Amino acid sequence: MAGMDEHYNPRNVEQNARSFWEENKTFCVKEEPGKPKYYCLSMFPYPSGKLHMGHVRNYTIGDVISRYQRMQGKNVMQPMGWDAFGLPAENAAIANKTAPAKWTYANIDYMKSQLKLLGFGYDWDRELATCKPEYYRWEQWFFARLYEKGLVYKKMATVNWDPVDQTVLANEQVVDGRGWRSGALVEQKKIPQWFIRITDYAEELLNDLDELDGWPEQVKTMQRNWIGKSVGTELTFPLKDSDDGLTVYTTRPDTLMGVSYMAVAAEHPLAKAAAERHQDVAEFVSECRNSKVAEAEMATMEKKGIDTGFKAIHPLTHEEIPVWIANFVLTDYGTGALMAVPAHDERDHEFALKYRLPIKQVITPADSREIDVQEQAFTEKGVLVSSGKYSGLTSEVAFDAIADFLEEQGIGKRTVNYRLRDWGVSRQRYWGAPIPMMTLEDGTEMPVPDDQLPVRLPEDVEMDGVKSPIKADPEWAKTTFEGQPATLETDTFDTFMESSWYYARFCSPNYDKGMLDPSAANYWLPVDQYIGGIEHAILHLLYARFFHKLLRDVGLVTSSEPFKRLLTQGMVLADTYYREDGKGGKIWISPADVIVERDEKGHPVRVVHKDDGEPVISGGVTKMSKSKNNGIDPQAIIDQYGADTVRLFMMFAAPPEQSLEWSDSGVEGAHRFLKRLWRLVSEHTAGGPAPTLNLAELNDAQKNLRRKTHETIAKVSDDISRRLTFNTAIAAVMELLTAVSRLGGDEPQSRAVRQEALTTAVLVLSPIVPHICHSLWQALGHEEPVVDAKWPEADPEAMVRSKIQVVLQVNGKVRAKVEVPAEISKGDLEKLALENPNVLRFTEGATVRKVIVVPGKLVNVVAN
RNA sequence: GCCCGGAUGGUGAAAUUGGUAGACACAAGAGACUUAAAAUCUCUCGGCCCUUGGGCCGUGCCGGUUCGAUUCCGGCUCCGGGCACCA
Repeated sequence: MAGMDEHYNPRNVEQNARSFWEENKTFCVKEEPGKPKYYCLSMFPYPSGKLHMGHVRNYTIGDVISRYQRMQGKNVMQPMGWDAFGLPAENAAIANKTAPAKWTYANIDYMKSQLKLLGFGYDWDRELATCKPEYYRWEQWFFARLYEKGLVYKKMATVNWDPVDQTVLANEQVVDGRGWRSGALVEQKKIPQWFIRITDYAEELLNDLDELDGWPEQVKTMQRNWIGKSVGTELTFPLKDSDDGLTVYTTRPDTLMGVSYMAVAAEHPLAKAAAERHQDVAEFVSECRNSKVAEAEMATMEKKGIDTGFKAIHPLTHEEIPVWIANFVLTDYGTGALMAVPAHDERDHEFALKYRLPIKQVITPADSREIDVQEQAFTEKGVLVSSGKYSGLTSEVAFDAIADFLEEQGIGKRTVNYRLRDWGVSRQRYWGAPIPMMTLEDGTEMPVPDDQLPVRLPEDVEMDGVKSPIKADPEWAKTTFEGQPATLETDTFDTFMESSWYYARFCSPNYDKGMLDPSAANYWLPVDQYIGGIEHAILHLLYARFFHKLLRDVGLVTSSEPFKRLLTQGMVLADTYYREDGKGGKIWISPADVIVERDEKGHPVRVVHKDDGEPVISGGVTKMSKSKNNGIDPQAIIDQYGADTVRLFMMFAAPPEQSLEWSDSGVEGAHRFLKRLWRLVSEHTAGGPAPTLNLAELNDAQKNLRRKTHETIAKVSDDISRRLTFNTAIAAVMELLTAVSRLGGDEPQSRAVRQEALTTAVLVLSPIVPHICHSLWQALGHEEPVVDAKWPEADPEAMVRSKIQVVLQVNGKVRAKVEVPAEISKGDLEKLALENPNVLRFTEGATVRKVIVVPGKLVNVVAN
């Protein structure tokens, strides 16, 4: 190369690398049977306007993994697209007097340019946006298949209703119980909506978690809890003076003898029957209906109830048991009714105390603890008492004995319940994929036939913020079926629908003969590494797992799980600063606008505003957000330091799963490191091509650098591939560079080992800071681009040490450190330790009881 | 309330299988270069005590196991996240 610039100029360097990748279509891939594939996917962004630091972190992690795998010789696919439907576009459209589509496409253009500036190795030929009909038409097609399979149904479900605007509100449009535009008190209203039977897959979704070894335990636990499987018994209590019975679900049939009342939900048929008979019951029932507001309120709500007057008959004792209506009983869990055992359930206990219902102990602790169930419910399992022939059995044994008895009597059966609800996919919004259903004149509902898909969403619309344009325009819904008029559904899909299968569409993004090209899908899937925020641990990841199983059952894919390995990256945090506005409020000040003053020990003493020098208050470190005004715009940092500096800082400041604190001086530190790397290579290459390495000629200092080089390869390889701790990988390269600058001299072999060290540093850093490495690699005399270079392998020979350091301890405390030959025997090592003067100092006058020798590490002399 | 994480110097962190606590960086201090500044380079940097060298203490708190514990076990405190009347 014809001499490199003396100074690191990120702007030129990055422009140069970007053009090279673009011109050579470096990251465009196709299926290559026989070559190992690697599908690396980062969660695609919502095109909100511009990238934030969370995106930058997410995509840098993905890019580092992708580029590393590419250097391992894999056929790496790393796609990118846009989760383009959603409410913010509607809000922005109203605010800016534009159309959601126009706003969305403009954002996509800008954010795409930002992603390109950051140098991510995406196959842009695979780019997709979920708001395009070429995408959502297949979602509509798929919905029709699910409908045919009986996995789709319609039922009444509650929505937030703004009585002034006469519109449905999304949860985020409800502010303090009022509509965001009208300010009217929001009502709950029931309207018909479409559901997908995810509960049919609850068991498989739960069981398959066990096979996801590459997923964080935390995420799997969250999904298990969300699915919420419980095993119990459904049993029917006969009702006095009636042929009907009251069916309840319990997970504790062992407490059957402790039942002292029954409780039903306000919407239970029995509650309705009682309401017809008694005025006060009717009032209570309607009160319950109205009080069903915000969920947060539900949690703290006082337990209330009323006696229906009905009596149930206990199946074992035949005693009469009162039936109550209680506001804590959920209509749609179990049977909407429960048997209350106040001695052994906390809610039942609280309710029993309030209404003076009997509390009857039937379980006693297996150990000798003293308990008083009148004071507090005992909810653990134990041994049965006061339970007739079941007394003395453990809860576990009694569970089966009682369940068997109920089954024999024909009044009960073992039942599994899930907390998971079916997935309501209807949204009464405009900016989403139209639900492909239609109603014929005779009232028949059916999916829109495949040859009439896609059901297109008009893009050129005006938003008034009240009514969805496709609901406002009576013409839009008009269609025909076999010559007859028909009406289209005007609700749109939940946007989780689009994000549930985009990973699969990336395998054949432009395929127009089907939802997926099976050969491409089955080549690339499952995704080898998925990277995204923990906030998607439950919904998105559960829906995507569900969709993958649906895709499998429709015959489009052969695997059962979409994501082999999952990495959930931590949040990006920053300092917050504020001033009080004198009215009890806070004015948040951007961290970019303050100066931190420190004392001579480096402790921060005072923070002042850049403009007026007056003090501001430190508000702690929190997630970057608009409300705290502590967001740092990635663009500003890229402009100032270049993309490589941002990428390096992001990867160095913390391991990926941990939260990362933004630090301006940390960014400068990262930039300094790159400048140092540039200078070292520049100084080295100024001396012309390096001579060939001749191992036989190396002196100790040269051998040491060479050892450091190979130790670094081993460490970095393990850190990037197995541990995903990029911070320690970078630290190891920093050490290597320090070693390079310590080895002075222009002797041929010094230059040769330095060449090897710098070559290694550039190679292993190239996934993290690809632009600068692209230039440095050429400067070091290589023809092929570093992006296509092979990942280096550590030479075990180079790592052999002739001398090692061993720690000498007395009673576990370090007393000396000695250099010994690497091949020293255990016996010699022990002898050496016992003769060491400082060891002798501490063993003098004591008897040596034991000597523990850990070869290559330490000797511990136990003496007293 | 339940479930899951976490707590290590002034700061971000490291210590991978129970074996040298604090790698690497940031901040700070001292020095070199410079007319000066910036940049760069070198050194110091957990606390305390005697000062060639070494000693004592130290990984949120209390206890345990072990020759040896940041790491394992029991109990507690605080912080973060998730779920929340699920029978």
